[in-house]
Amino acid sequence: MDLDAFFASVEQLDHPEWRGKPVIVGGSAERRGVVSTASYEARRYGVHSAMPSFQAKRLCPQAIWTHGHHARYRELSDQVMAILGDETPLVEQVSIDEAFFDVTPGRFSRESPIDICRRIQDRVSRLGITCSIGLGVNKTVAKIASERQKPRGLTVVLPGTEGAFLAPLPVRALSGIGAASESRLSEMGIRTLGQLAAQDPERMRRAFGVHGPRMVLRAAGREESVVRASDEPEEVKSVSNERTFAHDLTTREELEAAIGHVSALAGSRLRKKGLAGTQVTLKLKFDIYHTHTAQRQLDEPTDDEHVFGAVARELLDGLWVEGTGVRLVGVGVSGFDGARPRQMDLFAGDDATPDGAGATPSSHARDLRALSVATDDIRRRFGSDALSYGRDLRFRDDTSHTLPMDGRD
DNA sequence: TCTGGGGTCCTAGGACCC
DNA sequence: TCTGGGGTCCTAGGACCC
Repeated sequence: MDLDAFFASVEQLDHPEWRGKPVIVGGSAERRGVVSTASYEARRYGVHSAMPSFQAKRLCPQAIWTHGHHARYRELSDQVMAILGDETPLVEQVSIDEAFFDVTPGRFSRESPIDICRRIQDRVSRLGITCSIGLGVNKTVAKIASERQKPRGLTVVLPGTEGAFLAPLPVRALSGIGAASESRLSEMGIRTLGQLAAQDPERMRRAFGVHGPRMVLRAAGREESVVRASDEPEEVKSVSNERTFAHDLTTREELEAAIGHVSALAGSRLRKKGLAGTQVTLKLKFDIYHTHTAQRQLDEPTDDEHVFGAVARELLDGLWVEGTGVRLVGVGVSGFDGARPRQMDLFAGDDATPDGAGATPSSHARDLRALSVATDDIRRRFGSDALSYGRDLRFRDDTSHTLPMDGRD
């Protein structure tokens, strides 16, 4: 099941005056943004997801533009997932607007899968949004089927007809095949899933690694997939924040401020999730095609931006030469395995170990940790942009964007 | 005026260990 | 006499997804 133009549909649900009009959810053209979702009315002008906003604006200047309301999307998504869970016990949510569910005849119910899907669509429609559903013997077939007829489509691929259904479709229809694989396959003369299905798996393994043989099997509709119940959320492997600036940053001062800013966002999220990691990554994007990263391993896990932000600043020297323009700055923390968030020992003496490498944090480090926790609370109550370090305001970007929106902002 | 942000997974080379 | 093989960890980059 896939929700149709989800973010844009929610905006039209919440703003009746926007219904029937082109609506675009995404970043603004002036701030180097891209389209997140376009309503069907906007798609008629050629606007689609991931399109640069300046281009979308050119194609459809009259579109209504919004940055979106993620909490509201989450709320509706939860209601949709609750409907699925009510209809069948085995539901695997894969994103905010997509889920697999198992309605194998006779497994959980004697009812026809088609009837169950029709009822799901009715119930979702009553929330004020619509969904499309694909029915098939495995996830690959079902997902591709769900995209064939939109909006509010129900596409059924009967067992035994998978090969014929998939064969004429472009290889790009298979999730996992993106622009790069598509062009490499094209060089090999492979353009359709039918052609891909006919390949020698070993040849494909040499060309595409472990994905190769799997691709052939999936293209033939013969993959065996399992719908995994998503009761316990997948274990998080990394937490990062990044920001693209309306104008490139060029000075060390600006870059260090930007690192401080994204580090604080990441630190806040780490503490909220109860995670502390041992690996710090700094990411710089110089232009659309050139991104570089540098990582460093820490001696002990941290969730404090004062610790990993300082490391990120040190990593700057390996990536950046004075004067080069930087369009994006990102900081991430990973390496959570086995690492519990370090409990601060509030009673340890300051002189137990020298500052820096020791197991006992210095009083300064503890003060900074306390500061982080206090700012978390303020951001939680007043929003993530409510508070910043003066030091971090030095980049020329205007961080306090004005959203042309309603009360929820 | 000229392509986001949050992730996951895979590959590959080098250091290092036994 | 003159340099193996298997494994792990670290680092960097890239493809891909929504």
